[in-house]
Amino acid sequence: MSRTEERARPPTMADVAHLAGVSHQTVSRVLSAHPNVRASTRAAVLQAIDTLGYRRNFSARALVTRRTLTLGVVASNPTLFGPASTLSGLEAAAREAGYMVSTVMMRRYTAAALEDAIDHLSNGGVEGIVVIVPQRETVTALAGLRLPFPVVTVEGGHDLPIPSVSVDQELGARLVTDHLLAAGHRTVWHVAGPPDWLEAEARVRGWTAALEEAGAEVPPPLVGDWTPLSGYRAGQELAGRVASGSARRRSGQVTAVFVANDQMALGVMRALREAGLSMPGQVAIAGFDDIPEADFFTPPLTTIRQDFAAVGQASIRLLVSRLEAPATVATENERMVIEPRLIVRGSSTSS
Amino acid sequence: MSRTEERARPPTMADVAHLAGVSHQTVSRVLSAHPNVRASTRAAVLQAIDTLGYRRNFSARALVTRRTLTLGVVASNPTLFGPASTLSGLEAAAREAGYMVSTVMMRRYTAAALEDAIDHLSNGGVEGIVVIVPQRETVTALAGLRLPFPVVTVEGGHDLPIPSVSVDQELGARLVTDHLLAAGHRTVWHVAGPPDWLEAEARVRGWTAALEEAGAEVPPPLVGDWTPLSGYRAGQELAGRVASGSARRRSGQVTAVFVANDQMALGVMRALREAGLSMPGQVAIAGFDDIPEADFFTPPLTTIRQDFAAVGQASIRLLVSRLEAPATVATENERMVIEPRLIVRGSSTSS
DNA sequence: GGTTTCACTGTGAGCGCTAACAATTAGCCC
DNA sequence: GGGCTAATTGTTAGCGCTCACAGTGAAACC
Repeated sequence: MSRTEERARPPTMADVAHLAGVSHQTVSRVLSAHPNVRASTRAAVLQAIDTLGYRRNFSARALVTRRTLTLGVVASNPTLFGPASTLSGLEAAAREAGYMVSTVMMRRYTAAALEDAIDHLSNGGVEGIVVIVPQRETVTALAGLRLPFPVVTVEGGHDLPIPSVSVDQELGARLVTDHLLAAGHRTVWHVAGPPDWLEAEARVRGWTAALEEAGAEVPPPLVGDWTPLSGYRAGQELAGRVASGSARRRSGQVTAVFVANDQMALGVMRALREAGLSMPGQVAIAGFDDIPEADFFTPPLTTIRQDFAAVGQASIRLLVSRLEAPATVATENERMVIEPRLIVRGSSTSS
Repeated sequence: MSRTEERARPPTMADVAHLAGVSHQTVSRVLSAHPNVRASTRAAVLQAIDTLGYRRNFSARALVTRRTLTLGVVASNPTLFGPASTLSGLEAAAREAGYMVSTVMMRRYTAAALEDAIDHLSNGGVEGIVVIVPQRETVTALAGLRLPFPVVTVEGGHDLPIPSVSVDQELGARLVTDHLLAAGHRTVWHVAGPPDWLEAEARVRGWTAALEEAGAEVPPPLVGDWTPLSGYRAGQELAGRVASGSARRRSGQVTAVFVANDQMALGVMRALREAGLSMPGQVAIAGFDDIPEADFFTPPLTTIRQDFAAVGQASIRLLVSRLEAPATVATENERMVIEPRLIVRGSSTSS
């Protein structure tokens, strides 16, 4: 390490070969675990690798093999429980399959931002991407792009000619709604997520369908933006519609609320409590997501649990199968649907 | 796209050059925004690029420039608010600086797992890494590694000869503790995070110091693992030590609790409520992190807010400065400390 | 013993790009 | 119009690796 020389170049395969007294190709064979290398040769090479601290050059390898073994992920706000969990599941599955994961987080959900994100990943040499941007605008923008690598969407709906993985949001909403109806409520109110989110929309659909099938009235849904604050505001609104004094359950009155995510449910609960209402006595509540906190709300929140690890695994499987399939095999546009699960807690049942 | 041919190879710079009637070098110049290219030539090249849908080959570029423009991040459980937010801040700052981010999430916090993670990133050609693994074991393991690229730690403490960024946890703990003491409490109890986490330890230190400086008794801290459940258990323990009946504040009795994170605080609050205790009337509570839910707990939680975006930015700045500094400039081991902020809410004040 | 067959190792080319330099053209001055 | 400079373009040589193929020697077979 002389003072004048540039940052020392890392050793190359040729350096290793020289030190071990073999050809660079033999070094390559050792590193690729090729069977036909004499044990003593292999040992010498490994020894040389060790003393030199040699590592294969990623770029050179990628150039000749045409594989970067890197997948891109376009994610959204990772402080929401769902996206964060999915991201984690994706990464685990990718690593398992031998791929790196490069992530881009979108802050605004516009078509332009999506293109920027994909462009950035594309410049980074990813072989394919998973897009978790479950807003209508970004999804349609994605459908309009012609990309030179495979794409898989998560929670992007199944209407697009793109392989997709999603949790059956509609089913989840039905499960909750049916659960509340079964508990004897005349109908179930709903605090929805932001209307441009497909998941929010699907939950509304499931809730509506469940009510209609049960012959229950469908009250107008309130709308939030996933945040506790928006839930709180919706809760104040709802509190005004709870039967006061007599427990007579008249039409138009709130006795049960399905909130589209747990964070908003927390806000709703707070507003109801401030209004002096008891839960589940006067109003039963249920959420969606099963965040770690949900079991410790007061009362513990009935909710829907989604298997995000499974979502991540499925997406990677879909993507990797496209990357590794021979070009001759036409891979159809698979759709994978993960079933959610109802978690019943004290917010919906008096027991 | 004939049926027999392999997956069509993407066009190369030579293809573009041929179509535009120039040399490949001119194409390169256009793409690198070199000034000395005639406008008409540039237009022709751009036209050819467009019709061919050409994109520069990442690997070939990286091979010759010796730059992958990719940073690695070793992160931990991203469903915790802090890590997720930091990751987000890192990614934003990296993109701003023109770098990709490859992420590896650790699931177990052992030295071996850390080495695996770093190895994986290293194989992916990262130019440097940010390690957010704030456990003692992983931090010491990291210190023992001799890596061929720059490393920056986040929340890894400042004892290591490694550039580091962290929030002043000790200060945060002092702020909370002082706040509670100022409210008239004789002393403040503590529910700590897992002992192998440096942050947990620093918060204990800050809490202890604040108490000692105020001449207050230092009660034995309870220990949790960041989860609401562990907080709940600690809360049950604490509930048994709250003065019952008379409000006399005797020594050894609990009137104020500083919980090392908001999730555990939620558990504590639930346990206290189940024990029929009022907050902040009988017991004042404060947390740490300021998760989005904290303002909607019952009562709203006094807590410490950390500027994770700033942490992310600082780490990237530190790392990138090392990558882009000429080798001759000796970059000292900088330490950056971000100051946290006390957020006072209803859980600690009766107003 | 000569041929055949392996197991093992080496040689050469080239992946697609950028950097350095060479070559050409155009612009400008007197 | 010659000669100079500056602008523009082309040529060549790798970056460090893997692939395809060509060797080499020793064991195996008749």
